Parts: sequence; C-alpha cells; structure tokens
Amino acid sequence: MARKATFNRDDILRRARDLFWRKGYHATSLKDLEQVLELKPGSIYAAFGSKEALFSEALEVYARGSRSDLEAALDAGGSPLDALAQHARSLSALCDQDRPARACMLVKTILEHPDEQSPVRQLAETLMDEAGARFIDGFRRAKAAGELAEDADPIRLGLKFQSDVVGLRAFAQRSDGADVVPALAEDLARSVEALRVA
Amino acid sequence: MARKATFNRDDILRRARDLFWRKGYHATSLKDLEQVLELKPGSIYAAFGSKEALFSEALEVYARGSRSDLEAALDAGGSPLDALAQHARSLSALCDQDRPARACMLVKTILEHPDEQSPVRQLAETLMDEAGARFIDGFRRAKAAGELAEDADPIRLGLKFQSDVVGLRAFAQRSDGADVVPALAEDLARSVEALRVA
DNA sequence: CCTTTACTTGAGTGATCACTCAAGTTATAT
DNA sequence: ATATAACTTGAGTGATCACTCAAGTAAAGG
Repeated sequence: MARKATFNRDDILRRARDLFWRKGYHATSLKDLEQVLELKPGSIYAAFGSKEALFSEALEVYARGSRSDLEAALDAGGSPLDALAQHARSLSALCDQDRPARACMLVKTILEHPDEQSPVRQLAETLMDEAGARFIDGFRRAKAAGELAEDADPIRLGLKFQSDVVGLRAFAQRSDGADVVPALAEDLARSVEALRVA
Repeated sequence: MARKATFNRDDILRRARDLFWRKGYHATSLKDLEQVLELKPGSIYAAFGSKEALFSEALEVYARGSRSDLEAALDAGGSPLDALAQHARSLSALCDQDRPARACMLVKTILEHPDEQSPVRQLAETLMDEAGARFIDGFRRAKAAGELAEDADPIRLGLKFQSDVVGLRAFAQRSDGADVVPALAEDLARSVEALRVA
C-alpha cells in the first residue's frame, strides 16, 4: 500500500541531538542539519515538522539517555549514597570521551532561551525538574537506608547536588577543563560520602 | 576641526552588555541592537567595527563590573574567608533584582561557542581564568591569615568555589530559581566557613 | 503485472541576517 | 562666517535563514 522511510528515526534523532548539543539551537542551521542527518529539507519537515519540533525530540532523546546511568545504579539495590557518589566520580570521565559537549544540554538550552514562555525552554525546564527529582529521590532513599543524619533534608541535598553537577559540567566546558575536572569530581564525590552517618 | 559623537560610549556598551547577556550572541540581531542602543547601523559599525567586536567590548565591560565586589571585599582588610563567604551569600540576591540574566555571561558565552579557536570564546575563557585567579587569591590570603588548614590547597579550593558559583548561577536561571537559590547560596557560604580552623 | 500511496528530491519562497556607503548634517578650528 | 572633518542617516547589499511544494521515485497491495 505504501512506502517506508529509508532512514532510522532513532539514529537521526541521536545525530540531531549531538549536533544541537554541541552547537546549540540558534547556531545550528537547517543546512547543518541536512548535512549531518543526510536528509533533504523536505524529508526533515515531513518527518519532524519544524526545526523547533526536531530540537524538542532531540532534547527528549538526550534526557532519556542521561536518565539511565544513575537510575540503574540506584535501582541496583546497593547503597544509595554510594550510587550518588559514584555518579559524581563518573563525571571525571567527562573529558576523556569525544562527546558533543561536556556541559548539560538542558542547561545550555535554558541559558540560550531567555523567554520563559518559549516551548523549548519549558520542555528543558520540565526535563531538568525530572532530573532533579531523581537526585532528590536518591537522597531520600539514602535517608531511608539510615545513611543520612536525622535532620538531613533530601530536597535541599538533591538540589545542591544537581547545582554542583551543573557547575562542574559547565566548568568542564572550558578548553583546559580536562586539567581540573577530575579533582573537582573527586571533591564532589567526597562531599556526598561525608554525609554518611552509618 | 571635527565633531564628537552624540552618544556616551560607556552607556552604549552597558546597554549592549545587558542585551547580549540576556539573549546571547547568536540570538541578538543587529535590529535588536539598533533598537536598544538607539543607533543606526552605520553608527554602530563606525564606533565598534563589527557585531563580534561590539560583543567583545561588552563582555569586557561585564567582566570589569563583576570584578569589583569581591575585590573590594578582599582588599578591605578583613577576614579573607569572610569575604568569600559573603560573596557566596550575596548570590541569594540573584533573583531579587531585575537583571538581564542570573547566569554568568562568561559561562553563557563559552557554552554557546563550541569552537575553541573563536576569538569571542577565547576572550571569555581568559576573563574566566582571571575570575578564577581572584577566587584562588582569596583562598591564598585566607591560608596566609591562618584561617585554613596547613594542607589546604588554595588552587583546588578556588576552582571548586568558582565551579559552585557557576553551578548556582546557571541553576538560578530556571524559572523557579528564586525558590531554591537562597538555600543553595547559604549552603555554599557555610561550606566556605566550614573550612575555617582558626 | 499495475495502481496506489507514501517518501524523496532540490530548486525556490519571502524574510531576515550582518554589514556598507554615499549623501546629509553639524560641531569645531580658523 | 566659512571650511573642514567627523558623525549620522537609512536605503540597499549579497548571503543565509527556516521552510515549502510540485515533480519524481519506489515500496506495498491486489
């Protein structure tokens, strides 16, 4: 009856994510996308509707990808505090791999969209809230496991941790980031472990 | 013999700084600048040469402005550690004022310029290195004043502090940033004060 | 096989981009 | 007052922006 698209949608979205993640929304042109996705403009618009819609889907792919590591570690059943510390320590690898950018794509998106009403901005904020909720949940589990002091506030700890991660990753974006990131990641991991009371 | 420009250069640069700070480099068009600066394109180009050159000057104005507070506090002769903690605490005011953006303009610039060779990116990095050097200097003075432990590493502490500030300010950019920033700023200030041994 | 239905193609849309420059204007020096 | 040198003006430059659509192509159903 009909014909299927010749490209793999997930593959295209991952490529779009990497390009947007590296260059940001405004600096990425349709020409850039055509080259990287190996798609003509007509195909892009038939499949995704608009540059903004494509970006939104790419952002969701990014968020989905970031979700897995921490969630897996937390659900593995070991010490929640260890999982959080391990997550911090894993940031030292930020500079090794050849990734599109070291900074968080959600943060980059929020910073380059000052209009709080813009759909892209709101999506990025929602996804960041979800990420924050996962950190908070991590500290909640740590408290439930008796790893934290009685008066520890999981919400405050979770938000502080997210803020620290955001800072570390933004800081890591600098050209000489590789020189300092491992030490900063270690500092962050130890500050988490220092919360342990049991 | 000749004629003077009718506008005040510093005033124009402050306005350009605020616009670029808020919208970022790529999303700011010459049309935007013409409106905000109340200058015709010819005047802008006669005075500054190019959009990039104007941005660079605006970025330097930004950096010069950010420099003053901490430097004054450190040079006031009181406790260096108190000056640093006070600087952290002052971040809680980030959300009160009606500023162009809560995030650091240098960080925003680095994040939206992935090409490490671009002049704008290199300028932003240089200015950020200088800011980091001031933090490091603060901890050096604190150590010299006997406020820090013998084995404290001012460089590491300074970079960690800068990373925390970057994170806090980027985090503060979120729509509901006002709800959490004061608590995060207080946490950061206390973590500085916790370093005190004397 | 042919028909149908979708996907692919890429030249082309008007709008906007950063930027230019010749003509007009005005403060200053003489 | 006049000449001069610098500033201001704004229409206009080619390039690029996000996006469209009619024509071409190919896979699936009968």
